[in-house]
Order: sequence, then C-alpha cells, then structure tokens
Amino acid sequence: MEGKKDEVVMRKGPWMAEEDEILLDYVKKYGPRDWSSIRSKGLLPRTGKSCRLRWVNKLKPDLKTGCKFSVEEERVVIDLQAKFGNKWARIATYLPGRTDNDVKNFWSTRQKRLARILQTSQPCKSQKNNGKSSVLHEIPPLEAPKFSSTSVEEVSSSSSSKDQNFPPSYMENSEVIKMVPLPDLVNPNLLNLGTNNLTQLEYTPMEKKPCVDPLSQFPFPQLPQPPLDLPLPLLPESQELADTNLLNVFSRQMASEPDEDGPQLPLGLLSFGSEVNSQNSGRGDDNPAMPDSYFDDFPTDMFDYLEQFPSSSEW
DNA sequence: AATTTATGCAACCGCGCTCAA
DNA sequence: CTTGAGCGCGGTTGCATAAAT
Repeated sequence: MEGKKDEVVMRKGPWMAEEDEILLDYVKKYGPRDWSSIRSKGLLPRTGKSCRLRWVNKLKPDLKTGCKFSVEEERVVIDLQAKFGNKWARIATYLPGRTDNDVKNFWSTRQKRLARILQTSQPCKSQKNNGKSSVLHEIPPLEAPKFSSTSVEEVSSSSSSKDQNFPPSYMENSEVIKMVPLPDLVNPNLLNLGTNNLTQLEYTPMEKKPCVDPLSQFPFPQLPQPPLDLPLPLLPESQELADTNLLNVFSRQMASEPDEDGPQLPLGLLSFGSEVNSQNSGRGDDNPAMPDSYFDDFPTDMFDYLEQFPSSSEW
C-alpha cells in the first residue's frame, strides 16, 4: 500500500556511508533544511525526519561523537535537568557538541545505573552481591541537609525571565553555577571521594577541548582548586564519582522547591526515603529533607524501577 | 572459550507546534 | 479560520559490544 505511493521503499535502520555522503552533500548545497525534499528530489530513500535526525545526531560538524561526557558536562546536565526537567534539546544547547539524543541517552543510562546501585545497596539485601557492594552501601542515615539552595534557584531567577531566547551561555557565565556544599546526606569520606570533589565547582567556559575521557584525567585541570585542603582522594571508580555528583544534586533538589517543570526524580531518594520513612510515616515532620510535596511531584510510574524487586519480606 | 547478562547508543515513533496556503 | 506539511522534541526500542559468569 504505502510502499507503492512513491515507488520507492523507504529505507530504515542504520545509515550507510554512501547515504551519509549524499546527505552531507545535500546539506552543503542547500543547508540543513527542507529535509523532506531530499526524498522528493530522489536523493535518498529516507524520510525527511530520518535525514534530519542523522544530520543532527551524527553528521553535523563539531559533534563530540564517541566521547564520554566529561564531569563538567555531567554536572551541567544534572543541574539543568533539575531545573528544566526532561528538556533534552534545551539542555543540549548548553553543551557544545552534544545533541539532545546524547543528553537523553546519558541521562537514562545514568538513571538506570543509579537505580542499580541503590538497589544493590539496600541494607538487608544480602543476596548474591558477591561483595561488589556499592559505595552507597555505607551511606549514613539521612539527616537534614545543611546548605544553601542558591545555585539552581539563582539560575532559575536569572534566566527564566528571558527563557525564550536565552543563549547557551550556561558555561560562559561563571556566576551561573556554583556548587553548594555537599550536605550531610553523603559523607564524602565514606565514598572515598573527599569533599573537594563535590563542592564549589564552578563552570569554566567550555571551549573546544581535546576529547578525552575525563575520568581518566582526574583531577581535572580546568576545574578550580578545591576550597578545602583535603588530600585529593583516589578516584575509586569512574561511575562512582559521577554518581556522587548526582547525589549532590539530589541533595540540592531536596532543599529547593521543584520548579514548574517538575523535577525528575533522583531515584536515590527513593531508597533513602524508604529507609527513613519506615521509621516515621509522618515524613516531613521529623525529616525536613523529605517533604511530602517532593514525592507528590513525581510521576507515578517512576517507582517502577523498584517495584520490580521483591519486597524485603521475600529476601 | 563459550555463554549469558548488562550497557550504551543509534534510530524510529508518535505527538505537538508552527506556518504557509 | 482551517488544514496539512514540515519540523522538532521526548520517549522507546533494538542492536552491537563489553563485561561477567
């Protein structure tokens, strides 16, 4: 039926080098627009959508393809996700060389990883962990965070008024992001990280740098010196640093009201919350870090991750 | 070494928005 | 004002590869 209308069967799936060439050639001639005319001109048996996607995600110049997110980039994503929600395209405008798809994939991978870590760190869960306990295993009981909630709020207030056309100046404005001190939620020593990794990191302009795996280069030369005179810790595992950053963001989110976009939930709190709240169902009363509204703002299906696991009584 | 499982990424799908006819 | 094409975005899926067993 539909295949007949154009007498050309639309191709789907992975792109071949020749197709890429054709697409690049088209963009050179006509610019990155009128994607559907690529098909109508008979250049490629691909939909305009597919062409556009290929261009945006793979062929556009200056993309950082095949390069892991640096810690700076991670931080930007985490903070902006907290601020904007899942507005990947918007977040990507702050990350030169990254596409919305990159950001989206990065985030979902991260969410999964974190969920996994938190699941394996459930205290009663002896099961077959094979001693590969996560660093989060030893996170102390949650206490009320003591920190200011400046960073994200400031970003909000300073940028929201000109949201519509604010430039991707996230990293050009040194004032924009200042990490607040890590709250007591995570004891950096237990994480074998040291406070200095987790606090007071400011963004520096992210001009084009050679693409390197940031985690192999820790500590990062472009980051300002840590405020504390703690010895630089050994980097445990790459992911752990990243996850600790995420926890840092969790903590800050807990201290600030979710914005209109609604925060996507840091899964970490689910785990922490369950432990804390099992003691006092009147959460929020005894535990200011867990206001009702915080949980109420989460999408209902976001607990799905954890629901797939047996209850503690089954362990 | 073979098999299974986990992970990351590329690409597709569906929805909603914009804008020209 | 309506409508339909084009486009952009966010969510999801499926595959390839890495890691674990």
